[in-house]
Amino acid sequence: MARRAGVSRATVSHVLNGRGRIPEETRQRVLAAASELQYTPSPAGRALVRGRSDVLVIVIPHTTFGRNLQDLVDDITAQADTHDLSVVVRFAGPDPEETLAAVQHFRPVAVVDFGVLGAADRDSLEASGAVVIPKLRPDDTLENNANFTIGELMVQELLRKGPRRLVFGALLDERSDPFGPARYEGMKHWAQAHGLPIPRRMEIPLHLAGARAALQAEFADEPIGVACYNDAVALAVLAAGRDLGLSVPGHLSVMGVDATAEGQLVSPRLTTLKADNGPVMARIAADLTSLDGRTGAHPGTPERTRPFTVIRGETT
Amino acid sequence: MARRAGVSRATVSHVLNGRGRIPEETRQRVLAAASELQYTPSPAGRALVRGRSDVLVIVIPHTTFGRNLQDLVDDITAQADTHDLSVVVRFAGPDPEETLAAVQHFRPVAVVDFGVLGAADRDSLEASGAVVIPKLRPDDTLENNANFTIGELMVQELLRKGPRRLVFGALLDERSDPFGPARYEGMKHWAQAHGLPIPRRMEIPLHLAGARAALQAEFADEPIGVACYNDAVALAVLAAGRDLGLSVPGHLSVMGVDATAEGQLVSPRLTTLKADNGPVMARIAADLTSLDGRTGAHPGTPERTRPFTVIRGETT
DNA sequence: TAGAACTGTTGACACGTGATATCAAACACA
DNA sequence: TGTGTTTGATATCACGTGTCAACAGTTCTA
Repeated sequence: MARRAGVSRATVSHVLNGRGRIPEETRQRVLAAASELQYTPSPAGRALVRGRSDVLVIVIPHTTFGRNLQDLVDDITAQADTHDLSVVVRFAGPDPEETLAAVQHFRPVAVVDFGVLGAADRDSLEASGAVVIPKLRPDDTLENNANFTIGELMVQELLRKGPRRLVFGALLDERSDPFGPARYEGMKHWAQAHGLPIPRRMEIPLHLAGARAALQAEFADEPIGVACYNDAVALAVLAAGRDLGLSVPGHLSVMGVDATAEGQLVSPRLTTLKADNGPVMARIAADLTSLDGRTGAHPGTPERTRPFTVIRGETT
Repeated sequence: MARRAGVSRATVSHVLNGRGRIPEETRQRVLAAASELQYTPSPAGRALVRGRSDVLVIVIPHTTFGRNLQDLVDDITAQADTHDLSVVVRFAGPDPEETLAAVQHFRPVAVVDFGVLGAADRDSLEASGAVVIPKLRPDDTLENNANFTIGELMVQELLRKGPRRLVFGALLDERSDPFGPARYEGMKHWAQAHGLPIPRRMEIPLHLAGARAALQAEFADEPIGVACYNDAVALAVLAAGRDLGLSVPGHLSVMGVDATAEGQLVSPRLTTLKADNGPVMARIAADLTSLDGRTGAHPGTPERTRPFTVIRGETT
């Protein structure tokens, strides 16, 4: 308690929160005493009286935590520090209910969701006063979903050297798969719109034997193009194709997502899709700043463009 | 407030914390009312009166967050849920001071550190009443450090096919490198003990051009063995060697750490080191349970064995 | 000059919990 | 019956903060 600054408790609170009218002279005196005593307001006290903590929870899906997500988390952390929020990262567990409870436990002022929360979860959180980010926009339909677009783009790249049968290579491991379905939908949508047969879906484990078995079951002498969930799956498919003696991209063309360093370091170099985090961060940053003003107005509905870049390697 | 269970506020507290003597009948009545009203004690209230929150902070170094760390985090989260702790993951930022402040901000009951905290940070946290895990043991010397052992093991594997000049391949990216130095020390220690010249150190960026330049500067016709910081670096070195026309493992033998799926899916298959998380988790779990009893006694100083497995591929 | 308006500061309360001392009732014993 | 003991439940306080009404001092207005 820095009340020994020759001033009362309430005044300190006013200074630190900028509420009442305070002359510059006392303001400085309070700030000096505060920094001298290393005074920090107790989060517990604030949370108790305000009914809400100053915590921002980032909910990460129970999936592979790659470079992309990590960069996003770093950016959000830096951004949130600006707003005097303390960032908490929560990895979703296998039990969604428990995850929601863990998030609620913090009574957070905001929650950044990367695809964990269902509609009911969002409602529950917002009912308790938290802001769920990214905010839902009227045009957040499946067709506008970034992962849907990814599916469409991959198909086009795979068909670059002429028609071939398309397959989606899903990731098979113990974790969940929050993004795969939308990408597969994007593939199917594009194929259907262009009169192509609906692409099949195969599950690829991340080891040679399993991937080989999956690919062997799917391949039938005609060329196929495999759009993979990510670069790791693509590498597994390539390893399987190599083991089966298939030519790339003759019999087998493969494409990944993420543009990982590994994919660009192997031979043949992987064709992959690189997503620019810029727009996502811009949208989150906008929602974050609108948190201060407490204004519900959307800041001009920021750009909806999804700048994806095809990194063309030697596998398509 | 579930005080409308026909009973007073204090009684509820007694029931939920198991303090006073309470007859089974009222106990059940309170519990029934609590679950009916979905009553959950306010974390803020508890934290305020107890001076400490029920938070366990996991501090992750500002480095590549790979599969290993993710598994550990998942395990710790599950373990901590058992002890009624809420887990918070904090990614260390570029500024260590800010990271410490962010951790202190939670006034956590425990902190699990993966190599971020310095001695002063530990002291500061423990002074504020937090338990820092893993607890320091008397025999936690550099030579007993797991990363030190990794360095020693890699050297032995690289020399399997006869003597060659050794190099450490450090990771060069914008993040920090918490584990690399200890591994390099392990290498140097083993080499010195066996009368070999001190291994040099080169920094490898995760793209072909940079890796190629680094390797070209280091290679001088005699065979070399590169012990890499992790599998990604090893793949970069392999790509560089391929581009320079070096034979593997004739001119260039390479070894990684982590046993990532990617490393086992490429050709040539990577020789790498797989670390079993079991002992680390056992130690953390022991420290975690000793948290309940508040006993400072070490539970028998658990096994110090470091079960590392060499996954021998085609690069050594 | 009396009253009104404004400025700067403060006392008091509420938030929800854990701990402690207290209190009423029932019971044992002389 | 009177006294001490045990049992079960509660009133009260403290934790550290934000907010609000109130207050003393000063300046403005009629």
